[in-house]
Amino acid sequence: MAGIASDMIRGNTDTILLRFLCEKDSYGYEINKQILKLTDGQYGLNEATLYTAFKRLERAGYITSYWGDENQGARRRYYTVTEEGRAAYEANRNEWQNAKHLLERLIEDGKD
Amino acid sequence: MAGIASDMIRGNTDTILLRFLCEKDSYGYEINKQILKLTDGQYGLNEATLYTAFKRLERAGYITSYWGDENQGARRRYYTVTEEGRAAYEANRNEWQNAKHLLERLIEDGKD
DNA sequence: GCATATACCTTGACAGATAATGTATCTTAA
DNA sequence: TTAAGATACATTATCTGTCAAGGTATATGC
Repeated sequence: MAGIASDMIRGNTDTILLRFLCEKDSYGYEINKQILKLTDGQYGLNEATLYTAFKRLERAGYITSYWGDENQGARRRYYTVTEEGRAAYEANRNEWQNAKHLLERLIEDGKD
Repeated sequence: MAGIASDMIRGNTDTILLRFLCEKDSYGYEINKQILKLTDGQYGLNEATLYTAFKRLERAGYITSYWGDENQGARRRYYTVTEEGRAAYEANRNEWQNAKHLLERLIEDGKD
């Protein structure tokens, strides 16, 4: 939800999704639960944000999707990362690390 | 300019400005030059973003402003951080550190 | 006279995030 | 049996921060 730092995570949504899809095919609801677990419940994607991001990634050619063949429970749309998606993840991860160093200098080095 | 990581820095603009104003009164152009210097020219604020942020901070009560009495050169609008602004900076710095740790888990720990 | 640097400001447009709302299925407990 | 809750996906209208593009004005160097 909104809560902590959601504005600071903006711009990294796509990278986060790609990271999970690089491990294995998955679907929205599951990825979001993994995010919540990894952050001890401190952060989760808003559903609108989540599905908007999937569309953006699919349009960009970074992922493809297919319907799972659930015989019970709600239907699931699974996503697969493409080669371009893997490359984008690597590039984004490097960009994040660079941005992190910049922000550490700009924000943290201001301490007395 | 746009360039690297500008989307990832979004949401931290106010914190960055407060950080510099916590050190001393300053004005837009100077702060931006300091940012460019600190980041080895990798990052600088777009002017529209810069002045929008100042307005936002002033409206929030985090800074106040006054015209410098330059007898040569272009006029400068100086900004002073308020007590609330200092408190906001501390809070934002903590929020940034928290967000940083979350993103490290969400993005970086995905490496093989 | 003209380019360049300093310094501030406004406008319109855009992209990502979000709240609100809707659909549908399955499980669990009263 | 029926209501509540979890699962799961999707759309809409709205908000906010950013940015490109344009503008004003002064001083310095060639």
